Amino acid sequence: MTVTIKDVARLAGVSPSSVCRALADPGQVRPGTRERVLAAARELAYSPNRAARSLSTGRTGNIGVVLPDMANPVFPGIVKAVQTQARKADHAVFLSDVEEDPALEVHMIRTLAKQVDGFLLCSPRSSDGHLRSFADQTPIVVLNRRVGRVPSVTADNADGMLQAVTHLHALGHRRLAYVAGPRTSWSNRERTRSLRQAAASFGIELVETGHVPPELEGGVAIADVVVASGATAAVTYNDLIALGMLNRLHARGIGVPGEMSVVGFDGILMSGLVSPALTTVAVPMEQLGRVGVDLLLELLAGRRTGSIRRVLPTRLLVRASTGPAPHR
Amino acid sequence: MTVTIKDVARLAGVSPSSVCRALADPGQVRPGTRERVLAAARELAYSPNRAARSLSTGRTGNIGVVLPDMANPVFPGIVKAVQTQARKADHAVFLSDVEEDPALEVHMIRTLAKQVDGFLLCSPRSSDGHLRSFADQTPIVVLNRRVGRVPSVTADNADGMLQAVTHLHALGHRRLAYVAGPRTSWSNRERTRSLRQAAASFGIELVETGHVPPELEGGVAIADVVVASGATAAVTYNDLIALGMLNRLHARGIGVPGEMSVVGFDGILMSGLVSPALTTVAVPMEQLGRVGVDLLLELLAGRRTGSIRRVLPTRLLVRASTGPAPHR
DNA sequence: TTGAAAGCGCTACCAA
DNA sequence: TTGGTAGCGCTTTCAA
Repeated sequence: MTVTIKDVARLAGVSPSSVCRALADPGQVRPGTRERVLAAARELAYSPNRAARSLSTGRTGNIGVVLPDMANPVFPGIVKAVQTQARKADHAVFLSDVEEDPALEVHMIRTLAKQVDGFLLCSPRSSDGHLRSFADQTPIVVLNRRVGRVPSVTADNADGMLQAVTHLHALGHRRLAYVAGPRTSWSNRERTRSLRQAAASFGIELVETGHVPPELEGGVAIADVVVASGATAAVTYNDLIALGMLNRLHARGIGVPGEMSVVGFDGILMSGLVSPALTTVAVPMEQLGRVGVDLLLELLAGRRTGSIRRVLPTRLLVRASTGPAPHR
Repeated sequence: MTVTIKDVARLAGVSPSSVCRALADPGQVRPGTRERVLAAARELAYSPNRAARSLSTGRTGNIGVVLPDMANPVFPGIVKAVQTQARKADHAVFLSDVEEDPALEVHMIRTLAKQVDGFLLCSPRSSDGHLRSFADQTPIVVLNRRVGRVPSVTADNADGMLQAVTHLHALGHRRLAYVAGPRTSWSNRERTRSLRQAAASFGIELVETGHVPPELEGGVAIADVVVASGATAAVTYNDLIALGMLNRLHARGIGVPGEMSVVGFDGILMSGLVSPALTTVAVPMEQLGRVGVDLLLELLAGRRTGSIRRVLPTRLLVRASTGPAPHR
């Protein structure tokens, strides 16, 4: 049924070792032999068993990608870039959606660990301690989080928030609401911190409305609270929340940006298609993914070691959901 | 560094074989022994090497998911459901985005084949011949396509199109444009066929504007052609194309649904958030994924054999992008 | 109930 | 340049 290296060897009239060399190390074998091996391999449609190979070499040719929620459009964007980049390096991708659950995240990392050469952890939700201990045992690149000396690729959340607040301040907003995302999210902590700092530096009053799930429903649920807060503008943890808010505001007949300005974060495709289109801080998702895998692959190849931190720029996309603060 | 079954055996004072049994077959080993083995395993944080296991058992515990484009929101939806379902059965997921490229699809299936127990091929783009030959060698469930006797899960495209046309006919539309998707897409062929049939049965004139990539840009690019066709309503291969069209129509100041009605297909989340919201034929994506894996897992467990075809219902979501046909 | 041994497919070392 | 051999971690006979 399944064709092995032995079958190829027999057909080519050489030993399995030679087949192995001919396939791996074209230099170490006489041209004529290589021809015959390659011909035999092609004829039998031989494709090596990478799992078996990994037993001897210790390298699987796989990378593990772990993320909190495929339903959040930022992650497909990242995954897509990762796939493309990984394939170029002839690596396959194990994907695990851990449903925003830190315990599940830890579990999946453990079970996948032996089958991958390294991990790309996207916005991981588990503790610093866990992540550090994983990083001690296997190559890891973390996306959207910084933890100890673990190599990471992040977006410049602070600058993004600063751009957003500068924009809102210029429009006359002096009372701002922030709708936070998951407590387990490092990005949320970063964004919260940066927003507080930016608001303070502009003398803007900040109302924090509490944490919601990073989904449309989260935004729908918190919209009324934001309205009641007396803020003239809201910044949300991410675009999904902002879009949910827009929906609810529209349903209540509250004008955007006439009565309330809304700023999202991430710059997902959808944010530009709704109307009013959402002003948002764009994070270069594809680039995050691409840079992340590249870094991981370098780590695996031993061409890099130790701690690397890459921070990618964010930029504010000003669209129709923000406008001058209403007079009160 | 890495802890193997031998380490556990040594610590528990038994042979590797016993460790194996204690872990796999709790019945075949004396309770006391099992206790010691489990304790040792826990102490060493032992986690079996599934790749090694697969060498002896012939089963990997992995399933391969292959899809044409992560950027199309239908696929993250499917993948998410697949992940959840696969995890329940303790299976991990290999993911491959083949970028709408049939040749790449074939290549990835070949290279992944040895590392998975079976495949879930989502909207595969390669030829019937290839798919049949893969299905002969390894368990496969195909989503959004029917090919030979290969087990499949599809949506009821025909009924969806019939619902759409019935709706448009009731609104007075008598000249309809269809914007087709990829030629390589079975769903596109199905939808085209069904639409022709439905239109004919209602005596509606159908203008086919040609194929576009199943992306926003495809819709943007074809919008002007649709307008020039003199149709009063357009049905598109999928929601992304429809959303792209809405964008372009809006930019040109063409009223929707006043001057042109638009119907999409798939029912992606985004379709409900734009304005006007998109009338679309909803495909139960999560269910597709769930049913697909379940079927595959049954196949793997040998609890099912032969050809199974599941067809899931679609339903028309009537929203703001469709209205009465303009008088001409 | 347990251990020894063989073998899954592949690679890598050592001789020849 | 080539073949034989050992071994990667695990499972699965086969005996004891």
